[in-house]
Amino acid sequence: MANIKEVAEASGVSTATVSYVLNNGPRRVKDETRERVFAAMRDLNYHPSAIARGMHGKRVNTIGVVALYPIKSVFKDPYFNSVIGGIVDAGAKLGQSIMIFNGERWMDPESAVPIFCDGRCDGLLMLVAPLDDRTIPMLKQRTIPFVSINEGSADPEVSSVNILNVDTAHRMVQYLIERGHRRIAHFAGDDYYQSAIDRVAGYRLALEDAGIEFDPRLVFPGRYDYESGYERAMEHGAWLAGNVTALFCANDYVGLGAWTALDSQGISVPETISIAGIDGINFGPTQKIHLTTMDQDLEGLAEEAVQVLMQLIEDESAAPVKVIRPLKLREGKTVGPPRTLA
Amino acid sequence: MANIKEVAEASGVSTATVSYVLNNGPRRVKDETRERVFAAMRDLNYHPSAIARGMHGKRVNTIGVVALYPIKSVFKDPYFNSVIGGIVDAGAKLGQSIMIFNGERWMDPESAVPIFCDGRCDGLLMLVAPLDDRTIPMLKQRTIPFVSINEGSADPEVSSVNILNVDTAHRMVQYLIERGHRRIAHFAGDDYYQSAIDRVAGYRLALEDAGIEFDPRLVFPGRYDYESGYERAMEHGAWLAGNVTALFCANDYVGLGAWTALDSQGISVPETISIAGIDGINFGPTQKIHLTTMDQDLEGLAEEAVQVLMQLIEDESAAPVKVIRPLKLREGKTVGPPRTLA
DNA sequence: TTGAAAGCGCTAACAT
DNA sequence: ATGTTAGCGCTTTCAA
Repeated sequence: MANIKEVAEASGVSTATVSYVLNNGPRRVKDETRERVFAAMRDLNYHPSAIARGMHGKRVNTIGVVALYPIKSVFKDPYFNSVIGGIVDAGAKLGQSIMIFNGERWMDPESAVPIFCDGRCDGLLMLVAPLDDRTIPMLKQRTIPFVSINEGSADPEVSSVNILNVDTAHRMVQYLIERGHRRIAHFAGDDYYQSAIDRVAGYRLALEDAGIEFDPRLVFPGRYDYESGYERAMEHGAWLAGNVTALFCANDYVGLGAWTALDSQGISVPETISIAGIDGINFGPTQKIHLTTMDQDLEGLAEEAVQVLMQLIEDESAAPVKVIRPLKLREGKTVGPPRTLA
Repeated sequence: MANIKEVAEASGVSTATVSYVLNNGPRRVKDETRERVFAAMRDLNYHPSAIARGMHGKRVNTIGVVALYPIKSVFKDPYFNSVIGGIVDAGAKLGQSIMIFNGERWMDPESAVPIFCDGRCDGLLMLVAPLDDRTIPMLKQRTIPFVSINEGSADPEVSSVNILNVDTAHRMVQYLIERGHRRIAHFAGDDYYQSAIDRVAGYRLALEDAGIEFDPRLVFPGRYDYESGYERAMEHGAWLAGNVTALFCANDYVGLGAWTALDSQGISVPETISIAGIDGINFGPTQKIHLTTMDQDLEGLAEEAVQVLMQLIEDESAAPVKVIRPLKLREGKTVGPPRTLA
């Protein structure tokens, strides 16, 4: 592989000139010289080494995605699929390649953070729950730009792109209440995630606002996945059919599981039980239901996170950014008026 | 961030010694000295720069995954999900981070290949269809190790991990014939992929072997996705119900779409029409059917591809490797005996 | 067992 | 408008 020196010799200029041609600045180069350099680059089939550029603290045009969720396969989770797809798309458009850190190997911040920061990435997108008290100081110390996605940090110096979980759950449950429901169960997410805790809080708040007494028996602890919704709905289907008119699920994936389980037990949705979720996941062609949900446009979220990160990368002294993403209630076919409870 | 020089000064040795301690060889370092160096590294919170190591042609411990399929979102495709998940898992275990190249930006080999090869990756996993005549010579010229996954190249110098598509389709159709089927339709994949063409060939061969005349009207051109299966089965459902007893789909995703469409038209599977696919996709909890399929263990495929690539990376002079992966027929619930055709 | 120093391929400050 | 050269943080040859 040809290097910059060979190109310089072949075109009869200095390496500096080649470098300036390469970077299109900041020094001006005479058109004629520039052409000669380009010709030499073509002839020698020259392409600059990303590594050597990185040596000067220049950007390597790579964004790291640190995906550490307590789930088996991040790549089979529809939430992650949407987010990572959005990141890769948005990154590609900006000429950034995406580096993925996922797996046991990267779980321990002591050993992993130095690698995230060893020069291979210009910045990091943190899809980490929880973004613990060890990771943040380590990242800061290494002065690598990073953006936390949907796992808020109270630290004012941490840039993040987030939704308001309490408010989102509140709105969804309020909608159910407006449709006439008063006995509403909640399938909660893994309380490993702050968001899951917040969504329970929002659920509770909405009930209180409406003067409906909170009944702890109606909150079913679980996880943020299909199986969680499915299993819980299989186990408690009959009881739910007798005791509630609506089921608010921590996210759409849980909702899909619950819907499938209720359906398989002959419990009709929404006639017997209404279901609502959060996320606005498009389960793709395999989806047979249209869940009523709070849509958070995950591709848009990903794109915005990439943009925020690029700003931080380009301007070292940029102030931290805290983005709150809006959500839109999207009516599907899983919420109807409540039936009369016995 | 501390560098090697500071560590050397702090521990009163030369940078060479620090380097040898860091790499645990090849030079021996006295235990006491080593300890002193380690202590200094800890004190200064030192971690070596991956970039600077890369400058010496040393490995950067990164595997590039070039995923260029003519589909909208690679991250929503179950085949790709399994493969990429397997790659990331296998890579993480070996301390490799994974860099993803996906999107329009990387489609043109002229502009993309130099970037794949600019030092940011030690080797490449090519999930590219077709691995065209321009890409391979460019990769070779840059002497970067790469492995083609499931898109064979006749080039004997190209390492690959593959399945035998003709044979796989042949076996699946032969199985249907053994179960008594003689009128078997085929929903073909995108003939952009050699594998799709090969599967049609295998289908045809199996018929010929059994003395069943090939009927071109029974081959429905399409793509490797759910919609393709769904749309075709919606459009031709009635005709199929009247004219064939089995449907061999180019892959499981197509099969799932076809099943869904037939089911929605009240055409029962397998009573009226049997369905078979290829891939062994586990559609996860959302799957309501168990497709009869040729299982190719995609996670295993991914792991093997990573291993082959690591060999090529570690030993520059290693001979090209051509792995043929076995497939296992897996009986699901979608194939039964043929009904009597009118 | 260790140190000194050359270089990897670039960038950019300093010259001209 | 262009050339010279000192680094960036490492690895490794040559010397001791």
